Amino acid sequence: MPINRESELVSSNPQQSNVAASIPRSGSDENFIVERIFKAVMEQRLAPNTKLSEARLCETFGVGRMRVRRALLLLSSQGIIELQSNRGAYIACPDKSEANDVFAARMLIEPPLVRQLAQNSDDIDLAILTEHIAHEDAAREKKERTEIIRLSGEFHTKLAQATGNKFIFRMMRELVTRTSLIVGLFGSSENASCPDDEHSNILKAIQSNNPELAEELLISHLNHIQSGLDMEARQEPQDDLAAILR
Amino acid sequence: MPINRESELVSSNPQQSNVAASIPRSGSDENFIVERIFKAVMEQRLAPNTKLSEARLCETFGVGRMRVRRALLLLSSQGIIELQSNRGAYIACPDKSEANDVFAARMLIEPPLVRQLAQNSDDIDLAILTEHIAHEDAAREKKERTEIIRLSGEFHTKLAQATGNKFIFRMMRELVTRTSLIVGLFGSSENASCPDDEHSNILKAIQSNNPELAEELLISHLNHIQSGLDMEARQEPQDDLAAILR
DNA sequence: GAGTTCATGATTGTTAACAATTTTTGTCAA
DNA sequence: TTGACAAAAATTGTTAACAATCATGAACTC
Repeated sequence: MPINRESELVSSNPQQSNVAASIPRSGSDENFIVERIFKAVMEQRLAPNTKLSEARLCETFGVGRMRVRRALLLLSSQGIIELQSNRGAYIACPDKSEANDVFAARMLIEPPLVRQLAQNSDDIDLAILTEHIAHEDAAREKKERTEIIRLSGEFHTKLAQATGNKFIFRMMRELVTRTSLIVGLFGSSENASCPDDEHSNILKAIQSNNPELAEELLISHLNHIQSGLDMEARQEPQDDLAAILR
Repeated sequence: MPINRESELVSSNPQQSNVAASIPRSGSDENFIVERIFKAVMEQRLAPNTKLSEARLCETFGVGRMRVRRALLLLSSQGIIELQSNRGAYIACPDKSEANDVFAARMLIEPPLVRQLAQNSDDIDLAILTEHIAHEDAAREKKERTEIIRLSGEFHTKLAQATGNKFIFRMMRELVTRTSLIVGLFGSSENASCPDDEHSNILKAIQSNNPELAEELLISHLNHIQSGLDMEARQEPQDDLAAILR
């Protein structure tokens, strides 16, 4: 039962964790914080209901309070955290009804999405997807749990990315992130969120210009994920103390 | 050629425009600003590329700079405005490629959406939609331009709302807002964004449990909107001075 | 007159101190 | 021990001053 410490937030990128300004970060900077927390959620290292205190984030990322607050606002607008007035920021904790909504939304969008990809598979860049499958296999080989979880979700966002449509990409990204939270909360067994070779089969169907098969495989794939959840016996979310383990 | 003054931002709600704290606003407060600017964009009163200076917004809404900056950050995360570093906030100015992406995304989502609505039309609340159609007719009757424009877009978000799925709702809301910007930029003639009775026909198809017809009507409706645009001869966006008319 | 340079003013970005609220801790009484 | 109450600490929300950057316009050169 892996318990997370907030310090893991900066673990994956060794440099710039201690000395903040060693490398002049590109981009508008609070995106750096957003991406880190986003990734931690995707890898289920930050459990729902975990409190993210401003002070802690400041020292974790070596950044002023303003940056942290901006990042928190952005994260809350994406539904990844919840801002409670005068109480702080907490990792979002979807309930049963929200979980159903997420899967309903994915059922609405993803089937037509892969269908479209399979129809135009000549025009789009499938190299990224084949490469991704390889990464997934490698991670499974090495039994890197967090990596497997993250890549499993990322496959779906990369499907959206393959359309080259940034709106579709952003929608899927949000839904996939939510799914990650949900799987962490309601996932009954320790199985990685996606069965072994379903991604690979979907990709093959796309490559071989078979829209019907691709769509069918994706639908059953989503159903597998959803049926792997135990909506009733919900894992009680860890609260601040248990999660941070101080 | 209606030119907008920023003061119109607060025109629709007479109270609380001058005296800021006369009524203790509910909600987390910067949402108030977000909604106002959002609405102004939907009604095409704020043209693309219009600059929103912090000082101006502060006095317009009678709010401190912090609130304004938070609101601007939220708006930029929704793609409604663009934050340029050290230069300020500007109403987003979609280009041709983005416009195509928006319509492609809508073509992906909305057909299955109305199909689903028509399939389950017994379970969902259609009263809101019929009521909305009545509003649209009334606005057309009175020739209230901004009202017509806003309601035209809102019909589509209310379709999404009818699913009761907040993710689908948020996605559609973003796409519809974008569409409003696009129609303002590329709309060639003065025609309101949606032809007269197409909304009504779509709703009838949904009510009569006819998924195929509903889907077909919606597709041709989207095509009508898109073909009413002149993608090449783009209206040059008004800059700050011309738009604000000070 | 066109173009460049530089100073000025206006605007945005950042920081730090202060205020308001919540959470914790300690104390006392039942 | 449990509960209620109050003081203290910690945390978040807000404001205002300061720093940095960009836009404007005047003076100057060619």
